[in-house]
Amino acid sequence: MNPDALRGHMDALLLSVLEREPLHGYAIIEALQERSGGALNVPTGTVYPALRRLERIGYLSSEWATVGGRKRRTYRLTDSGRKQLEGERSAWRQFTTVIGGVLRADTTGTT
Amino acid sequence: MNPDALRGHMDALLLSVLEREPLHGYAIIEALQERSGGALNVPTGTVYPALRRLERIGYLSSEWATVGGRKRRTYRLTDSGRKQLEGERSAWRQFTTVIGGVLRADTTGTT
DNA sequence: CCTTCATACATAGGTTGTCTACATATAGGG
DNA sequence: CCCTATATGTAGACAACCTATGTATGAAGG
Repeated sequence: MNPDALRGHMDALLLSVLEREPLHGYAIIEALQERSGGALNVPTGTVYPALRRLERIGYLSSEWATVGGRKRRTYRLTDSGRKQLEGERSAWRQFTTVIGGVLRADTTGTT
Repeated sequence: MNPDALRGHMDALLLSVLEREPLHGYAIIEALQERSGGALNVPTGTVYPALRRLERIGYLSSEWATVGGRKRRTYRLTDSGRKQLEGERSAWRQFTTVIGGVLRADTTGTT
């Protein structure tokens, strides 16, 4: 998966995996792998800064927890983030429609 | 349309509009607008450098023409570019499948 | 004539998100 | 003791897209 292709869609992915339940960064990376059938291997250097950014914007909130001697920062969707996720989904649909339409370009039979 | 979303898909768009016939930069911009129903307004500062990049890579070739006193640089797909377009299309399908799958995440009824 | 708009190309510099590489730390198995 | 899995994080590189600006021609209108 070309890294550049992810540009601008990372937020939607992160918000989406957090929709059902709060998760910590490492678990988010695993969730993305699983849900994508292994296609999405997002490095920590991408995920952690992105999560912080989303929290700063107000789409996520976080709190520390210690599980089995290891510290985790667990992120959860805020109301604002849940609303944003809706927006991301509709933006995604529009995006795929527009780009897909240009790429298909079946305009063979113009006349 | 969020600019970042286009990242990594610009090449596919450009190659795609050049599939049927050679076009010059200005006409390419107009073609993208038309084919996207006005959704895609790609600035010249994006298109011209991108076309040069694609030519440098070998996906496009260009030649100058003068039409009505105005100079045009007309780009056409090379064989390599045509092959690349196929690759871009299949990459696009894979991309939408993967991201779309994660975004949907209808995994409401587990178990 | 002169202004304005559409056509047509081009680049310098800024922005920003993703990646690579590295650093740190604990738990558990061999 | 070492290695792996778990877990978080940052610094700096990179690349693509955008903004802003510059040039030049032709046609239309006043």
